[in-house]
Amino acid sequence: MNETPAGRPTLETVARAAGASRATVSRVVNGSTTVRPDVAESIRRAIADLGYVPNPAARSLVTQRTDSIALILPESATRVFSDDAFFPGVIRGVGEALEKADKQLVLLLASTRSSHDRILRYVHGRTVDGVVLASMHGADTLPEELRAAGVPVVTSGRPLGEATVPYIDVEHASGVEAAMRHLVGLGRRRIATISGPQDMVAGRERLAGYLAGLAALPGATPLVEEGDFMRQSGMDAMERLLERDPDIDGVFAASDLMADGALRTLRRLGRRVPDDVAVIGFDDVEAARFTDPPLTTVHQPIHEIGTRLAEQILRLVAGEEVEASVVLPTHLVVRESA
Amino acid sequence: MNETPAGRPTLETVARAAGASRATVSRVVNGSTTVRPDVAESIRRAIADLGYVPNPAARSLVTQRTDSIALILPESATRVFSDDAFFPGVIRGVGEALEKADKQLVLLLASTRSSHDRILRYVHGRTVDGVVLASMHGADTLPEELRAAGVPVVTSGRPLGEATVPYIDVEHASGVEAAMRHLVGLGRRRIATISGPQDMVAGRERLAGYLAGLAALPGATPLVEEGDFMRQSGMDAMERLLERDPDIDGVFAASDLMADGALRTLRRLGRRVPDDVAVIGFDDVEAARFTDPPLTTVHQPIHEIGTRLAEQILRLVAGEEVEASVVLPTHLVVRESA
DNA sequence: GACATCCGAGAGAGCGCTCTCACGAGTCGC
DNA sequence: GCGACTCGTGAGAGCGCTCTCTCGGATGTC
Repeated sequence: MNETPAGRPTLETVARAAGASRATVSRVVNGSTTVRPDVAESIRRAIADLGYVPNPAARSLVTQRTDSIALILPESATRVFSDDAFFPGVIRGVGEALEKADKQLVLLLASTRSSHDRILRYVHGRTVDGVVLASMHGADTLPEELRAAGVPVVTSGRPLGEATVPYIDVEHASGVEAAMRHLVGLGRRRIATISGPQDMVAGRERLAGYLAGLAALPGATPLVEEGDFMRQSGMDAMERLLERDPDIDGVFAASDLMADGALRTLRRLGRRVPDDVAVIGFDDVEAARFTDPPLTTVHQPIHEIGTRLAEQILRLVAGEEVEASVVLPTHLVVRESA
Repeated sequence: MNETPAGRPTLETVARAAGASRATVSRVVNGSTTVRPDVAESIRRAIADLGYVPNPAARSLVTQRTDSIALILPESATRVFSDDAFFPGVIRGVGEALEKADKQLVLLLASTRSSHDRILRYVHGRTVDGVVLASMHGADTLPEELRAAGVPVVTSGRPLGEATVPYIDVEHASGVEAAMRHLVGLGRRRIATISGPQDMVAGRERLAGYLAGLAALPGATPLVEEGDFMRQSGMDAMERLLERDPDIDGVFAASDLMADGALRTLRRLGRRVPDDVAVIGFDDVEAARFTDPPLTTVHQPIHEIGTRLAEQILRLVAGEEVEASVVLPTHLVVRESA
């Protein structure tokens, strides 16, 4: 005589209640079509009555799947986390897409030095089916190590150097070139840039876009100060630029935050925007609509980057082929700063 | 004759390589002290050689633990996600603390209508050992349902009504009262407030703080417009306030974002801050230092809220007792807007 | 020197599930 | 009417781990 089920119901419990076998219950749970309708129905009723929920640990022990995906945010990402809308946006995009696919999102914040090893251990343990790497680092070895570990990986942003894993990125350079054309079209001739860090592809390509755009101005010389994508660095860089050339009449900043910083410095130093100096940013975060004046900026589809990342990793996990890269378009959003 | 291990090494593989039994290897992996040093050493070497990593699914199948904690961000949270530094800050805090405890962070973004059921199913499946609920909703039934499911739960922010689960919150009212004293001390007499949504405790308590602070001004009547914590609502509310009373000389806004909105409206309508109107916000997010003028605001320890949440849930999961509530202090940060 | 004690290590069961394989009963063809 | 199928179902192995129980040998006690 079997005692009443004490804890959570198992397949066995349900099977007994429905007068079927464990195997058949499993079939119903997993949506097999080869079960006689009336049997399936009584099993479903038993499942509902008992409040049965499959034990994911037991399931993944045999299936070798976990139905969860890791999203790794490296140190540099978490540093700017609190002031930048990029990563929250990506998280949302990834999260939504994974939810639709009924996968779990495991967040790995690589904030400390020991994180690297911890992540590798974690991934080696196969607690996740795949990894989305929001890597902005330059020579980060993580993508390659993860690939070597045999885990499906997709990264956000093309890595510096050879890309060894599929990635999602945006058209940095062409977006910036559109911004430069806009400035030139506005009659600006002394156009400077506040670039991003040059150990990130985003930083490099946006600078490349600036240089390419400058080519439309015969005889113009590049005027570059580097920032770190954050607001304060934009304020400082703008000050240095004006010291180097007080006659600057146009600025492209490689992030909205830096553009906002530039706006503040310009205002403080008595320059009118856009009359004296036209300013264009990059990102089109929410706050860009609220700068003073509202920021003209290069829009990148942050949310879509997230959903695309999820889409690609899901396909890889499912064993499908995937494009080596997906590059999403950017476009200029004209507001009042230029 | 046993064939060479094909896939990932298991305990068995390691045991054979080290000439020990599965049980002993397990002991070493789990740090048991009852293994003879030399045996332990050779096992550790075998583990390193083979690159053995325990299979978490197999482990949790028997231990009934998963070593992961869910962080649930409800719809309202994800909506403001992209522009508010609160949730990213909490995520970071929780993430860091969990990392230290070697637990995983599973992010559940409750963005869609079906999320409620999905979350319950998920939690019933015991894929996580505990749940941190960043609930800001009013009559959200989730905390109670989770508790009923027998899962340890901690929420961020006291729920409206009876608190059925432990929570972490901050001293909303007393912080606001300090802000009000500051305004009164500045000689302000017509003090208005832009309140938060009244279906959230944070919204209500900050309003209560305003009303309490106003009591120091004999004969003063409350002047309240409600916002939704976002910037645009602050802009609109400020406009309505000035229509109702053009002589307002002080404003407390229940969030920094709304305070920033108020600042913009005031500037647009030709009011000088703080000369004509003094403005105080709440949150002390990064951006508060960059408003124009820099925002005087009530600081709340966002990061600490996260770490405390993690701390409490870890204790609950470990079977320890926990305070029914932890209320963290707030304090006024005086900058230039008041 | 005989017996109790203790400690390190192995054998084995079992966590809850999936999946292959086998089997019995019906269906069809000739 | 008999062999060949098909189809729904059950039995049973086994995923990789932990943990209890047991046991052999070393140590201690008188």
